[in-house]
Amino acid sequence: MESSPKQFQKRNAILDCLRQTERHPSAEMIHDMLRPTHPDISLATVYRNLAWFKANGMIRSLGTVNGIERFDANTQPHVHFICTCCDAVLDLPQIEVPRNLGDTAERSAGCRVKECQLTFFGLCGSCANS
Amino acid sequence: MESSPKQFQKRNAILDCLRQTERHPSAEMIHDMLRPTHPDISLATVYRNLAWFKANGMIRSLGTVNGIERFDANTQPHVHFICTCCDAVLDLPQIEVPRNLGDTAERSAGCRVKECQLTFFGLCGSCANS
DNA sequence: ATGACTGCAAAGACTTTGCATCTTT
DNA sequence: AAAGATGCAAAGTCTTTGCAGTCAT
Repeated sequence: MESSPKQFQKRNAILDCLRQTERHPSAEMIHDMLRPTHPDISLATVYRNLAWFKANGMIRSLGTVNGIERFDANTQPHVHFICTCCDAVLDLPQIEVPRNLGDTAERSAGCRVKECQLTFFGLCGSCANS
Repeated sequence: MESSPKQFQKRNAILDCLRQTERHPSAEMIHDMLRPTHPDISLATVYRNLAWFKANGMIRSLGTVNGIERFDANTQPHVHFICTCCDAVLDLPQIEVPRNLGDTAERSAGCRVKECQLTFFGLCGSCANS
């Protein structure tokens, strides 16, 4: 078990939660997932820590799905699939993020590219069969 | 000049505005751009019509930049660059959206892909030189 | 008359922030 | 004592909605 000082229990729980799930959760999803083990955790704490992790490069935001920000503990570039029906977010590790395109982008737009994000949209397996 | 019936003046103005700009504007940006010629246009009307155009496939949303939804009159798939400093959104027409990857995605995730979005993030020309 | 578009203000949804409290050093 | 983390409630921001008024058929 974890024996982190009480001061960091919530923060650690939030990061662990994000690392152990495949759901690419929102703040509220994390809050819901943590309530069984941390009944008194506040949604504000989840938001605050997610912002802190993000600012420190420990997690990454996928952007918003239906107006709700979704997070990913995997900070390595990878491709996502988003179900437009149930808002599920899946990793697509089989697909490579095109690497060389960044240079082309820099040359053609006169900009400095730091990252690139490739996302597919459609219906996930369950939603396609309904 | 346009001689649309009064009933559709605002709606047409919003679509024209979006078609004539390269800024990939938000609802509020459109509202600001239209106020000189339509001093009484309401932000609610902009939001309502953008939702309507989107639902009818006439425009497309890029997703949110800093929590604000941005729109594009170009519904053809194309690549975007987003400046993380000034929130500018640029088209990258020189870069091709990878086409065959959708099939790979479908096979690997058991999903039905409808579209794909490739976006680069970084600093635009002006922001890089500041 | 009926249906459609709009402005205004109110409501809604998601996120951030202020403040008091508690913990660690 | 000082710095940091948290809960709670309030505030903030972007977006949607209800309603009355106007326009077109």
